[in-house]
Amino acid sequence: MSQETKDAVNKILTEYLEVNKHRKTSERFAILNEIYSHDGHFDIEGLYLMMKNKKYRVSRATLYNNIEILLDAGLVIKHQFGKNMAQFEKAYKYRQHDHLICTDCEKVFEFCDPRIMQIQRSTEEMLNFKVLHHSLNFFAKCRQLSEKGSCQHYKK
Amino acid sequence: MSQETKDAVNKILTEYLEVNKHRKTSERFAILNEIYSHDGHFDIEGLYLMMKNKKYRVSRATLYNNIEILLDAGLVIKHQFGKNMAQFEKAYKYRQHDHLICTDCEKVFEFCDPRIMQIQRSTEEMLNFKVLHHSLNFFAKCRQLSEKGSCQHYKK
DNA sequence: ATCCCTGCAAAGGGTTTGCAGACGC
DNA sequence: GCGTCTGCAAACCCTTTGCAGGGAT
Repeated sequence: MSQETKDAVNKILTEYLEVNKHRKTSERFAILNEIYSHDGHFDIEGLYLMMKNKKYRVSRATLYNNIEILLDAGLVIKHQFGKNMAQFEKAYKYRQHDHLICTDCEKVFEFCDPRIMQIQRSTEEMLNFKVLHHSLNFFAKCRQLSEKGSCQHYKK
Repeated sequence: MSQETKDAVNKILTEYLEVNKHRKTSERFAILNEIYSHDGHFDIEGLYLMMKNKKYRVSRATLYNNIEILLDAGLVIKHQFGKNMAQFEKAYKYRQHDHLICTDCEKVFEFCDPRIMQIQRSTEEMLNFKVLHHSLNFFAKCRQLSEKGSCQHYKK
Protein backbone atom coordinates (compact mmCIF):
# COMPACT_ATOMS: atom_id res chain seq x y z
CA MET A 1 0.00 0.00 0.00
CA SER A 2 1.50 3.34 -1.07
CA GLN A 3 2.48 6.09 1.34
CA GLU A 4 0.18 8.33 -0.67
CA THR A 5 -2.79 6.19 0.22
CA LYS A 6 -1.78 6.00 3.87
CA ASP A 7 -1.54 9.79 4.02
CA ALA A 8 -4.94 10.08 2.40
CA VAL A 9 -6.70 7.72 4.81
CA ASN A 10 -5.00 9.35 7.81
CA LYS A 11 -6.33 12.68 6.62
CA ILE A 12 -9.83 11.27 6.16
CA LEU A 13 -9.76 9.84 9.67
CA THR A 14 -8.46 13.12 11.14
CA GLU A 15 -11.27 15.06 9.52
CA TYR A 16 -13.85 12.48 10.51
CA LEU A 17 -12.75 12.64 14.15
CA GLU A 18 -12.78 16.43 14.17
CA VAL A 19 -16.19 16.71 12.57
CA ASN A 20 -17.66 14.12 14.94
CA LYS A 21 -15.92 15.52 18.02
CA HIS A 22 -13.97 12.37 18.77
CA ARG A 23 -10.45 12.39 20.17
CA LYS A 24 -7.47 11.78 17.96
CA THR A 25 -5.85 8.98 19.96
CA SER A 26 -2.69 7.23 18.86
CA GLU A 27 -4.49 3.88 18.92
CA ARG A 28 -6.97 5.03 16.29
CA PHE A 29 -4.25 5.92 13.84
CA ALA A 30 -2.21 2.84 14.68
CA ILE A 31 -5.19 0.61 13.92
CA LEU A 32 -5.90 2.40 10.65
CA ASN A 33 -2.29 2.08 9.54
CA GLU A 34 -2.10 -1.56 10.48
CA ILE A 35 -5.21 -2.24 8.41
CA TYR A 36 -3.82 -0.35 5.43
CA SER A 37 -0.54 -2.28 5.63
CA HIS A 38 -2.16 -5.50 4.48
CA ASP A 39 -4.28 -6.71 1.59
CA GLY A 40 -7.22 -9.05 1.68
CA HIS A 41 -9.70 -9.79 4.41
CA PHE A 42 -9.10 -9.79 8.14
CA ASP A 43 -11.01 -10.39 11.34
CA ILE A 44 -10.65 -8.70 14.73
CA GLU A 45 -8.67 -11.54 16.26
CA GLY A 46 -6.22 -11.55 13.35
CA LEU A 47 -5.78 -7.79 13.57
CA TYR A 48 -5.20 -8.12 17.30
CA LEU A 49 -2.52 -10.76 16.78
CA MET A 50 -0.80 -8.79 14.01
CA MET A 51 -0.53 -5.73 16.22
CA LYS A 52 0.49 -7.75 19.24
CA ASN A 53 3.28 -9.40 17.25
CA LYS A 54 4.62 -5.96 16.46
CA LYS A 55 4.70 -5.23 20.20
CA TYR A 56 1.81 -2.87 19.70
CA ARG A 57 -0.21 -2.53 22.85
CA VAL A 58 -3.89 -2.67 21.88
CA SER A 59 -6.83 -4.38 23.51
CA ARG A 60 -9.52 -6.27 21.69
CA ALA A 61 -12.10 -3.89 23.15
CA THR A 62 -10.36 -0.94 21.52
CA LEU A 63 -10.30 -2.75 18.20
CA TYR A 64 -14.02 -3.47 18.42
CA ASN A 65 -14.74 0.12 19.41
CA ASN A 66 -12.65 1.66 16.67
CA ILE A 67 -13.60 -0.62 13.83
CA GLU A 68 -17.04 0.96 14.23
CA ILE A 69 -15.54 4.40 13.71
CA LEU A 70 -13.60 3.24 10.65
CA LEU A 71 -16.77 1.69 9.25
CA ASP A 72 -18.66 4.90 9.81
CA ALA A 73 -15.85 6.92 8.25
CA GLY A 74 -16.06 4.72 5.15
CA LEU A 75 -12.48 3.51 5.55
CA VAL A 76 -13.37 -0.12 6.20
CA ILE A 77 -16.06 -2.50 4.94
CA LYS A 78 -17.63 -5.26 6.99
CA HIS A 79 -18.56 -8.69 5.65
CA GLN A 80 -20.47 -11.66 7.03
CA PHE A 81 -19.67 -14.57 4.79
CA GLY A 82 -22.01 -16.95 6.61
CA LYS A 83 -19.79 -17.60 9.60
CA ASN A 84 -20.47 -16.08 12.99
CA MET A 85 -17.28 -14.11 12.77
CA ALA A 86 -17.28 -10.76 10.98
CA GLN A 87 -14.60 -10.10 8.39
CA PHE A 88 -13.38 -6.71 7.23
CA GLU A 89 -11.35 -5.16 4.45
CA LYS A 90 -10.07 -1.69 3.67
CA ALA A 91 -12.33 0.47 1.58
CA TYR A 92 -10.38 3.49 0.39
CA LYS A 93 -9.39 3.48 -3.28
CA TYR A 94 -10.16 -0.18 -3.44
CA ARG A 95 -12.18 -0.83 -6.55
CA GLN A 96 -15.78 -1.89 -6.11
CA HIS A 97 -15.90 -5.66 -6.10
CA ASP A 98 -17.89 -8.58 -4.78
CA HIS A 99 -17.12 -12.06 -3.54
CA LEU A 100 -17.46 -15.69 -4.46
CA ILE A 101 -16.93 -18.12 -1.60
CA CYS A 102 -15.90 -21.70 -2.33
CA THR A 103 -18.33 -23.91 -0.40
CA ASP A 104 -15.66 -26.58 -0.27
CA CYS A 105 -12.54 -24.84 1.06
CA GLU A 106 -14.09 -21.46 1.99
CA LYS A 107 -11.51 -19.52 0.01
CA VAL A 108 -12.82 -16.11 -1.06
CA PHE A 109 -12.46 -14.87 -4.64
CA GLU A 110 -13.18 -11.37 -5.87
CA PHE A 111 -14.89 -10.27 -9.01
CA CYS A 112 -16.19 -7.05 -10.42
CA ASP A 113 -19.32 -6.55 -12.48
CA PRO A 114 -20.68 -3.11 -13.37
CA ARG A 115 -24.22 -4.47 -13.72
CA ILE A 116 -24.57 -4.56 -9.96
CA MET A 117 -24.68 -0.75 -10.01
CA GLN A 118 -27.56 -0.87 -12.49
CA ILE A 119 -29.48 -3.17 -10.18
CA GLN A 120 -28.69 -0.82 -7.31
CA ARG A 121 -30.07 2.20 -9.17
CA SER A 122 -33.26 0.37 -10.13
CA THR A 123 -33.79 -0.81 -6.57
CA GLU A 124 -33.21 2.66 -5.14
CA GLU A 125 -35.90 4.05 -7.42
CA MET A 126 -38.34 1.24 -6.83
CA LEU A 127 -38.15 1.26 -3.02
CA ASN A 128 -37.30 4.96 -2.57
CA PHE A 129 -34.08 4.40 -0.67
CA LYS A 130 -30.55 5.72 -1.01
CA VAL A 131 -28.17 2.75 -1.02
CA LEU A 132 -25.09 3.31 1.13
CA HIS A 133 -23.35 0.04 0.36
CA HIS A 134 -24.08 -3.46 -0.79
CA SER A 135 -22.90 -7.00 -0.36
CA LEU A 136 -23.11 -9.62 -3.08
CA ASN A 137 -21.81 -13.11 -2.37
CA PHE A 138 -21.92 -16.18 -4.54
CA PHE A 139 -21.54 -19.49 -2.72
CA ALA A 140 -20.17 -21.90 -5.25
CA LYS A 141 -18.64 -25.26 -5.90
CA CYS A 142 -15.29 -25.44 -7.64
CA ARG A 143 -15.57 -27.20 -11.00
CA GLN A 144 -12.29 -28.97 -10.33
CA LEU A 145 -13.96 -30.55 -7.32
CA SER A 146 -16.94 -31.69 -9.37
CA GLU A 147 -14.78 -33.03 -12.18
CA LYS A 148 -11.75 -34.40 -10.41
CA GLY A 149 -13.17 -35.15 -7.01
CA SER A 150 -10.99 -32.71 -5.12
CA CYS A 151 -10.77 -28.97 -4.65
CA GLN A 152 -7.46 -27.57 -5.92
CA HIS A 153 -7.19 -24.45 -3.80
CA TYR A 154 -7.38 -25.33 -0.15
CA LYS A 155 -6.94 -22.42 2.20
CA LYS A 156 -3.42 -22.06 3.59
CA MET B 1 -49.37 -21.05 3.01
CA SER B 2 -51.45 -23.52 1.03
CA GLN B 3 -51.94 -27.14 2.01
CA GLU B 4 -50.61 -28.01 -1.43
CA THR B 5 -47.28 -26.40 -0.61
CA LYS B 6 -47.13 -28.06 2.79
CA ASP B 7 -47.72 -31.44 1.19
CA ALA B 8 -45.01 -30.74 -1.35
CA VAL B 9 -42.36 -29.75 1.20
CA ASN B 10 -43.22 -32.70 3.40
CA LYS B 11 -42.69 -34.96 0.43
CA ILE B 12 -39.36 -33.31 -0.39
CA LEU B 13 -38.20 -33.76 3.18
CA THR B 14 -39.33 -37.39 3.24
CA GLU B 15 -37.39 -38.16 0.09
CA TYR B 16 -34.37 -36.24 1.31
CA LEU B 17 -34.30 -38.19 4.56
CA GLU B 18 -34.69 -41.52 2.77
CA VAL B 19 -31.97 -40.80 0.22
CA ASN B 20 -29.59 -39.60 2.92
CA LYS B 21 -30.44 -42.39 5.34
CA HIS B 22 -31.72 -40.12 8.08
CA ARG B 23 -34.59 -41.01 10.36
CA LYS B 24 -38.05 -39.60 9.78
CA THR B 25 -38.65 -38.19 13.25
CA SER B 26 -41.79 -36.29 14.21
CA GLU B 27 -39.67 -33.30 15.28
CA ARG B 28 -38.28 -32.88 11.77
CA PHE B 29 -41.71 -32.64 10.22
CA ALA B 30 -43.04 -30.47 13.02
CA ILE B 31 -40.20 -27.98 12.50
CA LEU B 32 -40.73 -27.94 8.74
CA ASN B 33 -44.45 -27.34 9.15
CA GLU B 34 -43.94 -24.62 11.70
CA ILE B 35 -41.56 -22.83 9.33
CA TYR B 36 -43.99 -23.12 6.43
CA SER B 37 -46.83 -21.73 8.55
CA HIS B 38 -45.31 -18.25 8.63
CA ASP B 39 -44.09 -15.70 6.14
CA GLY B 40 -41.01 -13.55 6.37
CA HIS B 41 -37.74 -14.08 8.16
CA PHE B 42 -37.17 -15.90 11.43
CA ASP B 43 -34.32 -16.81 13.73
CA ILE B 44 -33.80 -19.94 15.80
CA GLU B 45 -34.88 -18.31 19.06
CA GLY B 46 -38.09 -17.03 17.45
CA LEU B 47 -38.85 -20.44 16.01
CA TYR B 48 -38.21 -21.99 19.41
CA LEU B 49 -40.62 -19.59 21.11
CA MET B 50 -43.31 -20.06 18.46
CA MET B 51 -43.22 -23.83 18.89
CA LYS B 52 -43.03 -23.57 22.66
CA ASN B 53 -46.09 -21.32 22.70
CA LYS B 54 -47.98 -24.04 20.85
CA LYS B 55 -46.97 -26.50 23.60
CA TYR B 56 -44.66 -28.12 21.14
CA ARG B 57 -41.81 -29.84 22.90
CA VAL B 58 -38.62 -29.05 20.99
CA SER B 59 -35.17 -28.17 22.20
CA ARG B 60 -32.97 -25.49 20.75
CA ALA B 61 -30.33 -28.13 19.96
CA THR B 62 -32.81 -30.03 17.80
CA LEU B 63 -33.71 -26.83 15.97
CA TYR B 64 -30.05 -26.10 15.30
CA ASN B 65 -29.45 -29.66 14.16
CA ASN B 66 -32.43 -29.82 11.86
CA ILE B 67 -32.16 -26.40 10.30
CA GLU B 68 -28.95 -27.77 8.77
CA ILE B 69 -30.90 -30.60 7.22
CA LEU B 70 -33.54 -28.24 5.88
CA LEU B 71 -30.81 -26.02 4.43
CA ASP B 72 -29.19 -28.98 2.75
CA ALA B 73 -32.54 -30.17 1.45
CA GLY B 74 -33.05 -26.74 -0.13
CA LEU B 75 -36.20 -26.08 1.91
CA VAL B 76 -34.77 -23.17 3.88
CA ILE B 77 -32.35 -20.33 3.12
CA LYS B 78 -29.94 -18.81 5.62
CA HIS B 79 -29.11 -15.11 5.84
CA GLN B 80 -26.59 -13.08 7.77
CA PHE B 81 -27.75 -9.48 7.57
CA GLY B 82 -24.76 -8.13 9.45
CA LYS B 83 -25.86 -9.18 12.91
CA ASN B 84 -24.32 -12.09 14.76
CA MET B 85 -27.62 -13.89 14.67
CA ALA B 86 -28.48 -15.93 11.60
CA GLN B 87 -31.89 -15.43 10.00
CA PHE B 88 -33.74 -17.90 7.85
CA GLU B 89 -36.66 -18.06 5.45
CA LYS B 90 -38.48 -20.77 3.60
CA ALA B 91 -37.23 -21.52 0.13
CA TYR B 92 -39.76 -23.73 -1.64
CA LYS B 93 -41.78 -22.03 -4.39
CA TYR B 94 -40.68 -18.70 -3.04
CA ARG B 95 -39.58 -16.62 -6.00
CA GLN B 96 -35.92 -15.68 -6.25
CA HIS B 97 -35.42 -12.37 -4.51
CA ASP B 98 -32.87 -10.29 -2.66
CA HIS B 99 -32.93 -7.87 0.24
CA LEU B 100 -32.60 -4.22 1.08
CA ILE B 101 -32.01 -3.48 4.75
CA CYS B 102 -32.91 -0.06 6.17
CA THR B 103 -29.83 1.15 8.04
CA ASP B 104 -32.09 3.21 10.23
CA CYS B 105 -34.77 0.82 11.48
CA GLU B 106 -33.31 -2.48 10.15
CA LYS B 107 -36.52 -3.41 8.43
CA VAL B 108 -35.90 -5.80 5.53
CA PHE B 109 -37.45 -5.23 2.09
CA GLU B 110 -37.45 -7.67 -0.79
CA PHE B 111 -36.87 -7.02 -4.47
CA CYS B 112 -36.33 -9.10 -7.55
CA ASP B 113 -34.03 -8.32 -10.44
CA PRO B 114 -33.30 -10.83 -13.21
CA ARG B 115 -29.94 -9.18 -13.95
CA ILE B 116 -28.45 -10.85 -10.92
CA MET B 117 -28.65 -14.16 -12.80
CA GLN B 118 -26.69 -12.66 -15.69
CA ILE B 119 -23.96 -11.58 -13.28
CA GLN B 120 -24.01 -15.05 -11.79
CA ARG B 121 -23.52 -16.71 -15.17
CA SER B 122 -20.64 -14.38 -16.07
CA THR B 123 -18.94 -14.98 -12.74
CA GLU B 124 -19.32 -18.74 -13.03
CA GLU B 125 -17.57 -18.68 -16.40
CA MET B 126 -14.86 -16.28 -15.33
CA LEU B 127 -13.88 -18.10 -12.14
CA ASN B 128 -14.81 -21.64 -13.25
CA PHE B 129 -17.26 -22.30 -10.42
CA LYS B 130 -20.79 -23.59 -10.25
CA VAL B 131 -22.83 -21.17 -8.12
CA LEU B 132 -25.14 -22.94 -5.68
CA HIS B 133 -26.78 -19.87 -4.22
CA HIS B 134 -26.17 -16.19 -3.74
CA SER B 135 -26.86 -13.39 -1.33
CA LEU B 136 -27.31 -9.78 -2.40
CA ASN B 137 -28.04 -7.15 0.23
CA PHE B 138 -28.36 -3.41 -0.14
CA PHE B 139 -27.88 -1.39 3.04
CA ALA B 140 -29.75 1.82 2.50
CA LYS B 141 -31.10 4.96 4.04
CA CYS B 142 -34.80 5.68 3.70
CA ARG B 143 -35.43 8.83 1.66
CA GLN B 144 -38.21 9.81 4.04
CA LEU B 145 -35.61 9.92 6.78
CA SER B 146 -33.32 12.12 4.71
CA GLU B 147 -36.13 14.45 3.70
CA LYS B 148 -38.37 14.57 6.75
CA GLY B 149 -35.89 13.72 9.49
CA SER B 150 -37.57 10.52 10.56
CA CYS B 151 -37.93 7.01 9.25
CA GLN B 152 -41.57 6.11 8.55
CA HIS B 153 -41.40 2.37 8.90
CA TYR B 154 -40.06 1.42 12.27
CA LYS B 155 -39.93 -2.28 12.95
CA LYS B 156 -42.97 -3.61 14.80
C1' DA C 1 -31.81 -54.86 19.38
C1' DT C 2 -29.20 -51.28 17.26
C1' DC C 3 -27.70 -46.78 17.21
C1' DC C 4 -29.35 -42.36 15.54
C1' DC C 5 -31.81 -38.52 17.39
C1' DT C 6 -33.53 -35.85 21.19
C1' DG C 7 -33.48 -32.83 25.42
C1' DC C 8 -30.87 -30.77 28.74
C1' DA C 9 -27.16 -28.27 30.36
C1' DA C 10 -22.60 -26.97 30.05
C1' DA C 11 -18.98 -25.34 27.11
C1' DG C 12 -17.33 -22.54 23.34
C1' DG C 13 -16.17 -18.45 20.74
C1' DG C 14 -16.93 -13.92 19.00
C1' DT C 15 -18.55 -9.53 20.77
C1' DT C 16 -20.05 -6.26 24.31
C1' DT C 17 -19.92 -4.16 28.75
C1' DG C 18 -18.27 -2.24 33.38
C1' DC C 19 -14.93 -0.02 35.62
C1' DA C 20 -10.56 2.15 37.06
C1' DG C 21 -6.81 4.50 35.24
C1' DA C 22 -4.77 7.27 31.29
C1' DC C 23 -4.67 10.91 28.24
C1' DG C 24 -6.60 14.19 24.57
C1' DC C 25 -8.35 18.63 24.74
C1' DG D 1 -9.02 19.37 35.34
C1' DC D 2 -12.90 17.39 32.73
C1' DG D 3 -14.67 13.86 30.21
C1' DT D 4 -13.63 10.52 26.78
C1' DC D 5 -10.86 6.53 25.54
C1' DT D 6 -8.17 2.55 26.82
C1' DG D 7 -7.04 -2.10 28.84
C1' DC D 8 -8.52 -5.79 31.35
C1' DA D 9 -11.68 -9.16 32.56
C1' DA D 10 -16.15 -10.58 33.23
C1' DA D 11 -20.54 -10.87 31.15
C1' DC D 12 -23.33 -11.80 27.16
C1' DC D 13 -25.47 -14.18 23.50
C1' DC D 14 -25.82 -17.28 19.83
C1' DT D 15 -24.32 -21.71 18.68
C1' DT D 16 -22.10 -26.18 19.44
C1' DT D 17 -21.06 -30.16 22.13
C1' DG D 18 -21.40 -34.16 25.56
C1' DC D 19 -24.10 -37.38 27.43
C1' DA D 20 -27.88 -40.34 28.89
C1' DG D 21 -32.41 -41.71 27.63
C1' DG D 22 -35.84 -42.62 23.87
C1' DG D 23 -37.63 -43.82 19.51
C1' DA D 24 -37.03 -45.11 14.35
C1' DT D 25 -35.69 -48.91 11.67
